Amino acid sequence: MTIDPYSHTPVYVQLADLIRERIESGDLAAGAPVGTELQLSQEHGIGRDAVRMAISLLRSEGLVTTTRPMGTRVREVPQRRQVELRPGATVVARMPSGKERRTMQLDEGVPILEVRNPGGEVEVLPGDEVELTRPER
Amino acid sequence: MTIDPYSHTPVYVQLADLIRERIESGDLAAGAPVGTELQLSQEHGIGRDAVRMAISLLRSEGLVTTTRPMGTRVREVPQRRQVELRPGATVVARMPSGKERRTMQLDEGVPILEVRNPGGEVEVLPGDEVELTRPER
DNA sequence: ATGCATTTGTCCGTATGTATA
DNA sequence: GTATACATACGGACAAATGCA
Repeated sequence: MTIDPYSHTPVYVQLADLIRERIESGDLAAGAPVGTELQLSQEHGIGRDAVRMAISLLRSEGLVTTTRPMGTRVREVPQRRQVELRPGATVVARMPSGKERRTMQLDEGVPILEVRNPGGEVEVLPGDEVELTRPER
Repeated sequence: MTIDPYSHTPVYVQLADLIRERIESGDLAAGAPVGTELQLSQEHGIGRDAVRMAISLLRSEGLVTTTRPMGTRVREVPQRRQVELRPGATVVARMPSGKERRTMQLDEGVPILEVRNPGGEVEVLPGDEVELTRPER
């Protein structure tokens, strides 16, 4: 698979698709480096901006994290703990605001679960750490 | 409020914060343009890179959408419909893959709710359109 | 139906700062 | 301490997509 600069899909989306596929297929395991910006730029014959936007997109999907100076690696997804949904509760999923992300120390690309319990109490849960359950009975 | 290039918080984060506040306060209503890259660049005396990064950040939070050549507008959030969680079901929230996002026609920054019903059937729901409920009884 | 104007997409160059192996 | 690699930020240039006259 190679990147087609003449395609109607943006180059950075194509690169993100390539890397995402390698991650989801297991070719790139958790913790594995996806390559430096320079490497990716040269390997695929595309510009710096495109590489950075591709990486940024994957970060926003929660697939990779970038640290200095180790570069970008496949993100290790934490174990999910089970959270039981109480009767009468409602849940919405959304992305955190910038402030929320910083105060909750969430990686980019991690959604939030907002659980509204009867009585009005609201729980805000990191979406990558929990699995909601409605028990059998 | 104005942008301080000497602050320790990056210029693009400051701009994103400014725009986010205008959206959340209702100053910028759904569908309203947030301004072109050039406008924002000139108004705040910052580079186009910083503007693009700010917009990109807001996109990843699901607050705005960008199309060419209409620019970036405040995203219209759909009405949420209620979805009842069946007994024995479990739910996880995650970001969609690029392919999922495109086939489900989701905007950037919209999480997915993956409902696993007893029996193994899996439902994939757009996170901005549903509110999960566990009924009182 | 053709073309123009607008706006983002993409490329490139440069520079400084910062975290960490 | 040094080298590495990204983060931030500025600048310029051309390409491509789309709404509209």
